[in-house]
Amino acid sequence: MEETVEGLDRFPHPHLAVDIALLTLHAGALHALLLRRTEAPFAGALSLPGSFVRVREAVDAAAARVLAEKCGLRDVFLEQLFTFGDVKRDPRGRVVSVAHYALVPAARLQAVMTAYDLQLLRIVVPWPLHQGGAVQVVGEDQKAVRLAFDHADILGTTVQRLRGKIDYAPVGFELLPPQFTLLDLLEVHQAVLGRELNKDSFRRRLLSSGLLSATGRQRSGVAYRPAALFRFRATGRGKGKKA
Amino acid sequence: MEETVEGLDRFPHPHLAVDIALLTLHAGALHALLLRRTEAPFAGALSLPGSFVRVREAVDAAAARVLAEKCGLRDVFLEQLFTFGDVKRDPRGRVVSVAHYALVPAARLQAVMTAYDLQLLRIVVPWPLHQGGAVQVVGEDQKAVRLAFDHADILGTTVQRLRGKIDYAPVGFELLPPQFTLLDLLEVHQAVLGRELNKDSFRRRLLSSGLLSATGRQRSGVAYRPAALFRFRATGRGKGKKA
DNA sequence: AAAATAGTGTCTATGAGACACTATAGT
DNA sequence: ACTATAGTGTCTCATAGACACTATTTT
Repeated sequence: MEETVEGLDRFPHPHLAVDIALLTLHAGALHALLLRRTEAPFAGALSLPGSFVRVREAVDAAAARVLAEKCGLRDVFLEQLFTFGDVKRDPRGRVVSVAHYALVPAARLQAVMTAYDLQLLRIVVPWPLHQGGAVQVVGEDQKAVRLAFDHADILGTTVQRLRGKIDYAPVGFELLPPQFTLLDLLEVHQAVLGRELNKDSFRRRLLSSGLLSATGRQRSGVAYRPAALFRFRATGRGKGKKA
Repeated sequence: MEETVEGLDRFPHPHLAVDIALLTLHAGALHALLLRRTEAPFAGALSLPGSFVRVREAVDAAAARVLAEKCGLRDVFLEQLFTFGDVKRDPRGRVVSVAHYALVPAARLQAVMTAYDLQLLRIVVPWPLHQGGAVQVVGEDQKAVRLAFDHADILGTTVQRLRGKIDYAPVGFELLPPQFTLLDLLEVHQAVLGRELNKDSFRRRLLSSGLLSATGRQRSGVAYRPAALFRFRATGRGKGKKA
């Protein structure tokens, strides 16, 4: 880095953006939050919410700003994912994107979906457990929808990251409301991992993990024995910062 | 991303750099490859090799170029680590850095150390197993050395990533010569994890992992029973690409 | 009482740690 | 023969899967 920034400012350098892969759990399946593009390129296609990074703005602050401005969401789980830096990923020119991923319980999205003109589409993961690659995104008619830019890759990397992380980091809770049953949490893990899990050992593992605290309350309104409601036990760590 | 890149080019936007945290194993301990800075800021301090990303150059290509140009190293394990995007991380102005990490066996460095004026300093990890944070870098006198920019954080994130990855991904081999004994590999794992490992279960785990292939040869010149030499079994995956 | 899921107790298989014991090079 | 490490066999302990059995709510 011999060059001074001052000297470089007059020469072209890559643009820097953030894109947000926001996932939620809906009807037992992972869904992604998408926006309909109105301008070229990819006009009319669906894309992840994103923005350029401002000169006096930290990269993670830019990611939080996108969620607030374009989706009306604050204080959600948000973490850096991967930086996508291919030369031709944006047909407009050289744009490097620092992708982030966010996790939100579906209930929190209800309020902002129409106000911010957001779309929620189901994710189909066409590769085995820890492999990686692009995902498919399907509409209500179950037909695959094409996303703008490399956003299907970004969503794929998000799922891959989640799959690698959910077994040892408390991220499953971010997709659930504050109180949930063990079966709710099991279904989150199954949706993320894309496979069935053993109920018994899941119960034992979570109960002995120290991550749950019993609320003493029960799920009501079910026509069978109600399950106990748990809460995620705050461990005093910050939120949305580096793992 | 309503704005067009063409329209934005006339306005200031962040600069984009890559920095490389290259680790190796020397005398049973992790060491980092560092350069002595000759210009402000941090003139005289040690820093990671880095460079700005060119407009027609992919980010991972920039990282490979830095290793080739500044260290004379090609075809080494190189992976994206994390993007450091704080506003004030570079006193010259706004520079976001896509940090990468590289792993190289110490033998490969011998040839380039003096030709490229490189320094190899030992890393001290002051935090427990999976926590994270900055590391210390100590010189021959065992005194801590101050690094330029946020490079101590980048090295810390590298160790954290390695610790999280070495148990399930074949990265330990990247720090060893092509042929090695099980004890060599054990020492790599111990240096990365910063704790002693059980020899017996390590042996069983690695032998049954399918990652090793026996060479039939033995380590020679030792005053006791010689250990069998193994080779890393290529699994057909690419190298240095995304996990 | 019937239905359906919640939750408990126990058996088994697997893998890690511990440790005793045998093997093999150099001196 | 002695020494130091390589490598094997076996016992124990912790954890996941499997499954039988009991508990609790609504209809």
